[in-house]
Amino acid sequence: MRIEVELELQILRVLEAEFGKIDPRHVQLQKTKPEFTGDFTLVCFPFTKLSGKKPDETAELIGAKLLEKLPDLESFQVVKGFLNISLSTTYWYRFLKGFGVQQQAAVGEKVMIEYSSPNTNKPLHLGHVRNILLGFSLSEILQQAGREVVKVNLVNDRGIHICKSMIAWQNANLNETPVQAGIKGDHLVGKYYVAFDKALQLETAPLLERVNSGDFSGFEGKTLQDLLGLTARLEKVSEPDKQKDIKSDIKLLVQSQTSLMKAARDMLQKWEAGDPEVMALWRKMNGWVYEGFEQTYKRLGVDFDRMYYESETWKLGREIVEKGLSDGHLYQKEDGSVWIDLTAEGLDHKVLLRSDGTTVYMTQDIGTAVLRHQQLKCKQYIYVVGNEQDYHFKALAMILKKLGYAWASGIYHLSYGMVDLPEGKMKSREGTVVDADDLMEEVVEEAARLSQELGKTDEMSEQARAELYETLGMGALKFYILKVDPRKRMVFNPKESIDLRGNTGPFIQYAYARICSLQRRASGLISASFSETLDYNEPAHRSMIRMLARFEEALEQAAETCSPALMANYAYELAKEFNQFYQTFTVLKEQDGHLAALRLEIARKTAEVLKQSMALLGINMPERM
RNA sequence: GGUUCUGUAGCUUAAUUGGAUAGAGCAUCUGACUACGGAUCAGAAGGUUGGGGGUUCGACUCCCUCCAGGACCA
Repeated sequence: MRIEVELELQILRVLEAEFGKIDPRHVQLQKTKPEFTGDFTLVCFPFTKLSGKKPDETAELIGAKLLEKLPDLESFQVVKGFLNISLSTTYWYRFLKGFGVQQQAAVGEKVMIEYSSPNTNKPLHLGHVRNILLGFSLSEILQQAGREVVKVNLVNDRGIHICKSMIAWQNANLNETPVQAGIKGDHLVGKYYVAFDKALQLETAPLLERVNSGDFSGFEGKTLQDLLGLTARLEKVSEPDKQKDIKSDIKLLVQSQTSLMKAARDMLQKWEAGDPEVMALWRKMNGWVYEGFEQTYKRLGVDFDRMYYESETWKLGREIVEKGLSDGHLYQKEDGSVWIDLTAEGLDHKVLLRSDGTTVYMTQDIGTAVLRHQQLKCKQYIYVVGNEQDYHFKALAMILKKLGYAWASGIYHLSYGMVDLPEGKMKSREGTVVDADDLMEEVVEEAARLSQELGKTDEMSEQARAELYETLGMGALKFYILKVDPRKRMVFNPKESIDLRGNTGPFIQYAYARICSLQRRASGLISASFSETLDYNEPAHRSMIRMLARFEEALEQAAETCSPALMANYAYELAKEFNQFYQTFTVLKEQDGHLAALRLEIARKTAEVLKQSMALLGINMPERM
């Protein structure tokens, strides 16, 4: 158990003996600010009512009682209403001696984490990178905190977007494969997706021009009616924003009537009908994409326990919705579409099946969720998905509950903020999307360049150097992304992301490498062991030991709040404090052998904790750099 | 129009979930290698925590309101 928690319990007991029943939440122990002496601080304001005394006197009273009852407590000081307590030298000696990183006892909780969740029509980009790093890191953290974790990927492998790539590939008529083209599979498919879009714009432009000049020939039926309606509205509206909206509606409508879009829709229908030729092409192109993704995942250092594919779950979703309809949880409109009423829960009505019987995203997600629960029986289902889908996940959980699935209360949407560039949002239209593979390559190249400038790695073998640059570049990138609170939108500055100094991955890696170096030198030199009688009251030494003690706290909080950022911040603080310590005190030249042994031990444990903390972020540590 | 998230130094961010004088990094300026790795350390400067009101011993944190930006739902 964390030492604070243990102490809180002990203090609670003492206080209850004194004052009678008290609210455990009032016993708040925090670490003492560095400008005061003490290890922990008890905030005494909540007890002034019970004691009937002023804050200072209350703190004195409590301090005296604690000193009397708790053997580990050595002294206390009162500053205003704050009681700063110091634990004994023996206590800290015992702590350091017994301290080590170990996986926490299993709490018997199974947790699923879904992350990555890509579409198969495009390669992964910077946004996915944040998603993937968060998901993987959170998995590691929860596992370390004693949960059984199932890492899951849900691949969106069906739908109109994949058909677009397929159509463009067919139309090009080159029979191009990744091997022939010398391009990663996911990039090749992405290339055709872009080609489709280009061709679509080309086909749309003249049509749109005709429509804008009032020529509606070639359109008929409902489309024609809608077009006329929109055009009429456009003339009435004067606000630029609304005009823009209407114009984009018109464009979409015109686009939907192009031969290319018709071809894509035809292909989707054939796919749903299981047409062998279409299925074969679909399998082939998706296969390329998976090979490409696999490489990207591998370089990112992440993996999955289980893959889910929407092509395998969407039908189940439809069955569940149909059953929900016959059970009376859902209702059907005249046009045949199926809806759920969520107005009682503060949302509105959601469509679950379109009038033509096709499914929507929500339907598929219902199917996937139910299937997973059948297979995994988790207590918690964490979806790592961007905050643009907040509404979607709120609705998903509600719908599942309405359909009678009690386990849906275990659904948790880890809603992370979008990644922006210094110039603004990433936009595929404007070609500002940062590709994941390119990004990793650049970051590693930059790490190599900076390392070579420093010239410290000249002695290493070529292979060792390549590995090192990979470790440093990826470490910089991952840390840069993970140190930010997941919920917040973040700005990704490519230049800063590969910084080696300050609050960065390489800063921590450097601290670790130096300790490794110290240990290599110390072996054989320092043979004494540190003892109980040393000066543990020296503030810097004690502060380092306390810092190590905070590892568990950081881990627990990171797990509870699903925030790897807390782990990253802790690792940085630990490294920073160690650097200060290491600059001030010598180890190898220390005359007192026992003291040298103590410092060496602090260094060793620091390295252990740093390595583990960074591992929880998916970051490797180099022994030399 | 409705719902929701965000706003902290020039920039990127932290604050033990309501606690002490809001803490770091980058950039800027000044210092430290005849000590274990200078990818480091010490120091300076930089803040009305978007504005206003409220709740209380105490507010970056909770409530109300306005401003700005993002997202989603029609």
